[in-house]
Formats: sequence, C-alpha cells, structure tokens
Amino acid sequence: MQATVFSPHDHTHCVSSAISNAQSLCVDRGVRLTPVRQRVLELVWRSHQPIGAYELLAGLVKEGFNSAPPTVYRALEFLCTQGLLHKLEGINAYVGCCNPDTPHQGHFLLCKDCHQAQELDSQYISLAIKLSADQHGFEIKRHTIEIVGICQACLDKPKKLESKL
Amino acid sequence: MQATVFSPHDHTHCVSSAISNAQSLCVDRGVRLTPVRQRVLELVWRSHQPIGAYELLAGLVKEGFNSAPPTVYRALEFLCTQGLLHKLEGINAYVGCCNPDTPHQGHFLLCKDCHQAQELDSQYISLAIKLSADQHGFEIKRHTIEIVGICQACLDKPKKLESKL
DNA sequence: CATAGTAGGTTATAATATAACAATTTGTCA
DNA sequence: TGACAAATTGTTATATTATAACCTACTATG
Repeated sequence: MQATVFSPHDHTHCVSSAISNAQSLCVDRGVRLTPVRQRVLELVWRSHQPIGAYELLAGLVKEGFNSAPPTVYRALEFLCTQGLLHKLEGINAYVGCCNPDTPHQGHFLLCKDCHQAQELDSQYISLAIKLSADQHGFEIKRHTIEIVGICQACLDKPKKLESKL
Repeated sequence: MQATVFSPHDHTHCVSSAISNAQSLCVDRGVRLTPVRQRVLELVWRSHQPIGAYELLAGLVKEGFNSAPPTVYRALEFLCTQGLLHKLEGINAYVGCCNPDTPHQGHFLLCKDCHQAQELDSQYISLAIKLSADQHGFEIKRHTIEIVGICQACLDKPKKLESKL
C-alpha cells in the first residue's frame, strides 16, 4: 500500500521538500520563484487540505503582503502553469503537486469527510481517457479528474453521527 | 462511428425529445417539472454549447420569469439532481444529459474551439476510476471527468489563423 | 377547506475571479 | 554604468458565480 495524504505522515517534511524542489525546478527553467509565489506555495503545502484563493490571500496579508486579489491569483496562475500546484475545479481550491518535474494533469480523490485530496497517478485512467478521445478523433489539451467520496481512514473511523441516531 | 454533438444534426429534434423524455421521467418519479424548470431545461438543450446560469437567467427574463438568481439556481439544482442536466465544473456551465433514465456521472469532451460538449459513456474510464479508488480503499460518491481539447470537426477545419501568419 | 409540504418571489450579500493601468524591479547589453 | 525592455507587483474597480434568509403562493391530500 502506498503512502497517502489520508495516512499520518511528517507534513513539515512535505512542505520543506516541496519548496526546495520548487526552487531548483524554477532555477532549471529560468523562471522566478519570487517571495509572494514561494509564500503561496508554502501556504498551500502547509494546509492539510485543498485551500481557496481568498484563504491564501488572508495568509499573505498576515505577513505583510499586498491584500488585493490579483496578488494571490497571479501567484496561483504562475504556480499552476509551472505544474507546482493543481486546481480542483469542483471546489475552487488548490493543492500542491507531488511530482512537478513531470508535467501532467492531476487525478484526485477528494474526501467529503476529512476534506483531504489524494493525487493519483493512474496509467489506467490516463489510458482510458486517451482511448475515448481517440475514438472521437479528439485531441486532448488537458483534463480534470476529480473523484469525490470517503477515504479509507474516514470509513474506518467510528461513525459518530449514526451512533447518536 | 457514433453520432456526436460535434457533427451536424437536427438539433430541434434533440430539444423536443429531451423535453418529452424529461416530462415522462418526472411523472414516473413523482416530481414536478414546473414551467420554470422546463424552460431552463429547454434553454440548456436549445443552446448548442454548455450555458452558464446567468445566461439562462437572461433567457428566462425575456419570457417574463422572475429575474433573481435563485430562480435559475433552484431550477438548475432540481434538473441536476434529477440527472436531466450535468454541470461542467471547469467552466461553470450546464449541458443536457443524453441518458437521464440511468443515473450516472457525466464524462465530457469539451472543444476549446467550437465550445461544444460531447458526453461520453466509457466503461473503460468508469472502470479505471473504480480500480484506482478501490486500491486506496476509497468509496466513490461522484466524480467529475472533463477533457478539454479540440474536436475532430475543428481539427479538420482550415486553420484560419495559421494561414494568415 | 384546513393544512402540510413544495415551490417560487424578493432582497441582500457572499464567494470567486479578472480588467486595466500605474509603479517598480530585474536582466541585459551597448 | 546607465538606458532600455520585459517581467513583476501595486492599486482600484468591477465582473462573474452562487447562496442565505425570509416571506408568499401554490398543490395535493384527507
């Protein structure tokens, strides 16, 4: 069983390694991970859940950054373009990408209970989508795959609400 | 090759059969396809593209319906719940469902050029998603599959912009 | 015809996102 | 270095999407 965000783990390590990975990736690509961009990336990674633009903006403001929406949306656009973040369209929220070195579209499991997002890397899903598109002569540019449900950890938890009924 | 929305077809027929199908479906289920709900369904089907809530609202207003947003959002919620429409999360727009009798989640091809949406019914995609979720012990409630790119008809068109360069 | 449940009307506002233009910083190269 | 172009950020305003809350009207049923 592979490690997942749904399992306990050293999240501080996740954040710091994501940042240092992003730094070297930006150097390699000749793009600039400016303070506000890096801070947004840290805030997303630090969150244990997908996080929205205005919540990120509130975090920036606490640290003296500009408080206008374009500040955070520009940083998010940069980070998504570089593949450092993925946007979850269904909930208008952002999550860190686990493997930004290899450009790819994210596939996600979203838990309705703990609200965590697990990025998948399923060859089966990618292949099935490719097949369907090919059958229609359709040329894929990008895709959004968001699977909403209950993660294993939450399924295993005692069901508080039901026990009260 | 199956018929697709990307191909020419008698769209008037699409609309009327979608409406009559919806009417009998609602009768069967004991739910009410009220005038505003039916009108929203017609407006979505009549559009040759996915259509947004406020554009639908403008259509309702022209015909004397109430002009406040809850009017259209309530109708959309009803229609989506009944499986008569699907919402495209990536573009905040709605499309008619081709097969509302069988409850299902839509899979879509969205053309960036002509902006049409083709609903897929791919067992491969469904199976691949099921497999991935099972591997993580994840219980699926619903999912969003939106594939953005260029449809065959648009690929075949002469490329106007490129010929000007 | 009383009444409970469903649907719609109305007002207000929340949440998400972008346009447009000015100011500043950065990289580069004569 | 200093001048310039490009990239980034600041700032103001507004567009777009969606929901809360409360009230009124309609519908089905006994």
